Amino acid sequence: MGSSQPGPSAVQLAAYFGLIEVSSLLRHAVEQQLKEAADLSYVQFQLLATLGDAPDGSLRMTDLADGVVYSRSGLTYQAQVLEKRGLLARSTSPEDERSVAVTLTAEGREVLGRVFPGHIAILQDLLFARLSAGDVDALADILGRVRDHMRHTPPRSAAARRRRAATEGDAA
Amino acid sequence: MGSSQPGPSAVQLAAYFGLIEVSSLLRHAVEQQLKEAADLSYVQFQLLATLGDAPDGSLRMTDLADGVVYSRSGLTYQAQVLEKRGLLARSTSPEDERSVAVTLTAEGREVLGRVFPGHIAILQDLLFARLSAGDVDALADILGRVRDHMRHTPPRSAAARRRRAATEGDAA
DNA sequence: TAACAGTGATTCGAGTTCGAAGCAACTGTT
DNA sequence: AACAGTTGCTTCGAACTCGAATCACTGTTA
Repeated sequence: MGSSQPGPSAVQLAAYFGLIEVSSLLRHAVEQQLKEAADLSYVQFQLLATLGDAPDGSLRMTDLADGVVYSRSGLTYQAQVLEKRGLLARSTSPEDERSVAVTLTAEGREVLGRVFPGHIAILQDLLFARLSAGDVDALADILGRVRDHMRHTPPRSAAARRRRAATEGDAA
Repeated sequence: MGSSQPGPSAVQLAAYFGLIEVSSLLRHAVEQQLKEAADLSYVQFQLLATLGDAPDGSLRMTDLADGVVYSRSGLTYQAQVLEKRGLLARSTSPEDERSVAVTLTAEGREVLGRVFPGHIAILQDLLFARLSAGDVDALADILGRVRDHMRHTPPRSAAARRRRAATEGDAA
């Protein structure tokens, strides 16, 4: 099996590397700003922002975790941290005793508001500074499509296969 | 200061969220594959791949860390791990006793080769599946420009300002 | 050549992350 | 009603990450 696969084109690699690199650099820059402005990590901000976006500022743990692409256990940890800081509140749902609703507090909203301007400034400086309106349109369109595709494409990993197989009686 | 700033446009937000979400999802998917195929984490793969890309398969620690957007101390840790596994070798440069050259071993190259096909398959399935050639071109072009801009734009964070100020005698 | 800042890397502690295992509540069955 | 299976969340241990402090070498300046 030497060089049988055609492999990705140079442009594909450039797109892939660009994606990884840009998101890494952006994340680092944003993380800096968040830490200074309100001593928040990037995930913490994502959690608060996701809650802020929710219709009533409240979400179930699982949905919140899915929203930010984050592990359940990691979310439990951060939810505790943020609850201790008074930025969000947790309450078990009356309908389903298992599920925990996470809600943004007034202070959480306040912090979010305090952090936002700087956050947006970084985006402008770093991400959008050299892009035309058309570029931004294209980015949003393309990445939106990719995201939808990814969200609707279940992982075909062995772990997933194993999990699926276990419920079907397949062992090989 | 209620709603004085115009704020980012909806398209800008979509582009930003798309970027973050796609890179997160992609990273998770890839991480799965890497763990199964060769028990590698994503950073470990990035390190090996970056080395594999270097002309002689060798780089200084700092350059390697910059290449993958990673902390120095984190790199030291992973370099130790990967060295113990025999995937790379470290040797102090004869010219500069401080600097450490990291080199991909034959086994490192072998592992890289073993992991690559699956890696590429994921990219095809998840990232490129629904994109036209034009989409990929646009992505590569836009993200390439953004990356260059980010690489050439020093962070304007307070930390950087503090660091800079310290060398200039500014304290306010 | 002795002080000095600058640079490359490591060590250390504290905080964070994940997956596996566990617990509790819900949803079908039968 | 009792059972197995599922789902939602938390706990736990181990691995990972980062920044600050540190060590060691290099270059510069007096």
